[in-house]
Amino acid sequence: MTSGAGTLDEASEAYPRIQRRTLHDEVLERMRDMIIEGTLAPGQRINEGLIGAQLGVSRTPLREAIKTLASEGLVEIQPAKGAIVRKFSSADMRNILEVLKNLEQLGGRMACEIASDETIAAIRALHDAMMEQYSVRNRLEYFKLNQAIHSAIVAASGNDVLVEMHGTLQARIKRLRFIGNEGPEKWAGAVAEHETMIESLEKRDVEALMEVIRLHMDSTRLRVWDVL
Amino acid sequence: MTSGAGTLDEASEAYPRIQRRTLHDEVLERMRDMIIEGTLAPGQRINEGLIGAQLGVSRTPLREAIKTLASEGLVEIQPAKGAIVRKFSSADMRNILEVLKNLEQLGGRMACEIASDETIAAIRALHDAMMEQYSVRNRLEYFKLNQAIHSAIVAASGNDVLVEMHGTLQARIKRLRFIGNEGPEKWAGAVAEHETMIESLEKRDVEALMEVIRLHMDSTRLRVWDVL
DNA sequence: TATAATTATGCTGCATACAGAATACTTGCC
DNA sequence: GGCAAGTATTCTGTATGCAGCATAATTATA
Repeated sequence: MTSGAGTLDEASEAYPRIQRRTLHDEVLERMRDMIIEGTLAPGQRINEGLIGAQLGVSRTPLREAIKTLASEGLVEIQPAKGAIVRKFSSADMRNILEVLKNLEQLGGRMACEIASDETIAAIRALHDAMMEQYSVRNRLEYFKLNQAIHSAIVAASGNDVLVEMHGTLQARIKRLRFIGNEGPEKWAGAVAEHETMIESLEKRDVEALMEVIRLHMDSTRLRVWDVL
Repeated sequence: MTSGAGTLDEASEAYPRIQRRTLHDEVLERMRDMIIEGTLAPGQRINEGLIGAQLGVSRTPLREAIKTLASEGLVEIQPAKGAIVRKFSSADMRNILEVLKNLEQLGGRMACEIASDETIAAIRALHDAMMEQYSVRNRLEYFKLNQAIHSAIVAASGNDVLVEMHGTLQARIKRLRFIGNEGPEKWAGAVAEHETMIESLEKRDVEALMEVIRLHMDSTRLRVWDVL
């Protein structure tokens, strides 16, 4: 190692390398959004030529993105027929939520142990912002913050792999969750659970946190039930 | 639904639709194996032209497979530079095993509750076969059965999503685990833990099973430690 | 001889071309 | 009019071509 290396490391910390974005990445992100927003509805076939033209991209990077989406479980590929946006059965939903519950519990447990006060305060800030959006009934922003909180708790575990797995599963049910929270009474219930979650985390009360995560996930299943 | 539908369903159950295998699938499988076997070593750059020629395939399906591998976390893509086989740090290892432990515990817990006696007997059979390979020191076959047992326990939970997540993570550390079990004393330790696992499952003793899975995963970390 | 600048090569990212399968359409027949 | 067979069209799967970036090789310079 020469003396130059140190300087380079310092620089790379201050100015993180900007990573080139390929069309693959761009398309991938766009299509994820389209699925979550419902522009691409569950069960719908994905016409490569059409979507490609729509996004102004050739079929090559688009197909690569589709393969990634398939790996993430958001679309299903039927050879020689094409890809369709994946439809989740109630059994799928139950399975996803069961695993998600466990992952969040693991994340929560670790967060209680190792998260700094600042980290927890940041999560509280997200929660407050969410409540703000709730009070003005801005459902979209509320929803985004809601998701962000769940992610933040898991992230506070410091376990990247956990974050990744959680993110994958969360993406699968994102849309259903969004539709599911439609009724006001359902919405209120979710808000109350969230309040308890934050409090437990602040107190670093693992038992209480485990319980409320369990409750939150189980009631999510009920909230989403009639959507599928 | 017409009367014909019933016949079709029956037929499709008896003779499951053969699914066309695309080059993408084929290449994907091959490359996974190559990574696990070490033909593609961690950190090694993947030359598309080279591998393509080697497999007798054009770059298109190969690139698609690489994108999938990246999504599975087995390779890393650096835009305009290419893909490299992912290198796992000891922190990565710890994170993966932590999540894997939790997933297997969840699977084990559910298996104790809902698995049929036949299912458990089948797992016992796998275990016996594994012990057979152990006694003749056939490390490769032993290893495959070992992995199969872990997968089977998780599969006995009946939760597809859990199986999928478990499989993804298991794939990431497959190679390290294989190398890690090299010393005879390490090997023996793992075998003993497995024996306890099966017994706990047969007794449907959840607590004992949770404990041995915890032990098994933690000691796996130690066994693998010096490999990286 | 070591280093910097410059050229040359190789490889990736993307677009396009083509073959074959799947689907939609049309025509003929009952 | 409804169904079957045959034809046409669309779309996927794969290969290939080309531009641009990254790296290796080469030359120039101190």
